[in-house]
Amino acid sequence: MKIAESSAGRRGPGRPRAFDVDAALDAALLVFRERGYHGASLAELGEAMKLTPGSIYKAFADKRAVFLAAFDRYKAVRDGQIRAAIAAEGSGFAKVRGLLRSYADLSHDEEGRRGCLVTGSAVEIAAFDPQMAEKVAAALARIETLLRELIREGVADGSIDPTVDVDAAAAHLLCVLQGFRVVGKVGRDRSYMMAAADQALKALPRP
Amino acid sequence: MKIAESSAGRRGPGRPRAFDVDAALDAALLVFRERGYHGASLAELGEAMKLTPGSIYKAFADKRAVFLAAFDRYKAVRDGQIRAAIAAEGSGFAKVRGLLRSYADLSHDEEGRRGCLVTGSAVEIAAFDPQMAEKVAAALARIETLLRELIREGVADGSIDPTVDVDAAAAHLLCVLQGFRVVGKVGRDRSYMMAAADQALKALPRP
DNA sequence: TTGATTTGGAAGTATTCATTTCCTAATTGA
DNA sequence: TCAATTAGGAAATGAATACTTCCAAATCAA
Repeated sequence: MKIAESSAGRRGPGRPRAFDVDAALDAALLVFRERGYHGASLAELGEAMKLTPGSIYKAFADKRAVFLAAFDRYKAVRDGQIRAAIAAEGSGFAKVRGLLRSYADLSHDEEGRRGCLVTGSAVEIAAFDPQMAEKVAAALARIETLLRELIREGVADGSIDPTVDVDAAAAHLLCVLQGFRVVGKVGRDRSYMMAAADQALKALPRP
Repeated sequence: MKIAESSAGRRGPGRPRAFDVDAALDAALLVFRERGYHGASLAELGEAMKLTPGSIYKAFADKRAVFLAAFDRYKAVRDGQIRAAIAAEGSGFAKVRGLLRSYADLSHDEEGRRGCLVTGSAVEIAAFDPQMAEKVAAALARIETLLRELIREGVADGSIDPTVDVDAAAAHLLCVLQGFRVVGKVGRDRSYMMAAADQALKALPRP
């Protein structure tokens, strides 16, 4: 029924919530990322969130609502990380490179094994939950749009050759990013992922 | 306990098995690919395999054993498909291209939405099932090794520039293939996947 | 035939899981 | 201070799930 607004203090009567919703969602996120939606039991979620099942159901309608909130939270956090990864870069090409390398850096060793909630959702639940499928599609489309923008920026600033097929290049790089998350789940080290990232960049024509 | 040898007629007393194990595994495969390991219930599996739970447990130790057998079957079938995809091609480069395009062709529309058992297993269960993790790692390593061989073949026959970093190129292309399977789960059409495949090939230096 | 063995499958079991109930505690508004 | 309201959490619940049992049917070896 209710959705637990993120961190905003709400007015009204009643005992105030004693836990931070975003912190709880961060804990739930780890469980969902590692075990998947079906693999994460409410008991495990409760243990990670330091909440009893009863309390979870006070804040969320059901397990699916916890997942959806965690998904939104994940997207918000990742958005900030992605922005930060490309903010310091100068040219369009450098921004694409920064984005690829930041994904590569997330996809190795321990953090890589934790996996990505977008990738996991695409594989595990998009097929039989239309609402989740739309959310996943939107998340992927967002990354792809960003890639297209950065490539166009590179064409404009002369760091990428104008003969580039922008749509095809963005599609390719989106697949590379998602592939990182899959391969990283099984265990690759940093140098492997970085080499793959730099190799992927070679598909972009330089002037 | 027992593992149900694939299709080979076994000797010995007792009522003979009335169903084809491989056909049953093919049916189970579809369920596992679409819904994942945890998302597939034994009831659904039984319905797809046209077997009662009791009969399934005569042939397989438990649900996990069904999954492992389905995984092996999937790998065997895919191996043949992959061989076929590159057999007709002449040069090393053409074989790499054929492999990429065959994956692209599996990853769009209806078949794309069915997903890949290797990709799904990597994301969903490799993290908490060491034996499955090893199987998935082996499956990925097999593809990566094939990619390396085809790239070296391309260098030898002059279809790929010898300056190529074979390991990095194989790593990149492995990520692209896995990315196809993720992106294809959410729904892409054939032309999208083919454009991404051809774009990925541009990372390989041509003489 | 007969006994041993195995399959097929209907019906059952034990367990796990998501979800609810119910009581206490903490807060707001009057 | 006192209703009204909401949160926290222990315990209960109902459903779903993986797995078993049991018996009839089919085969092999003698």
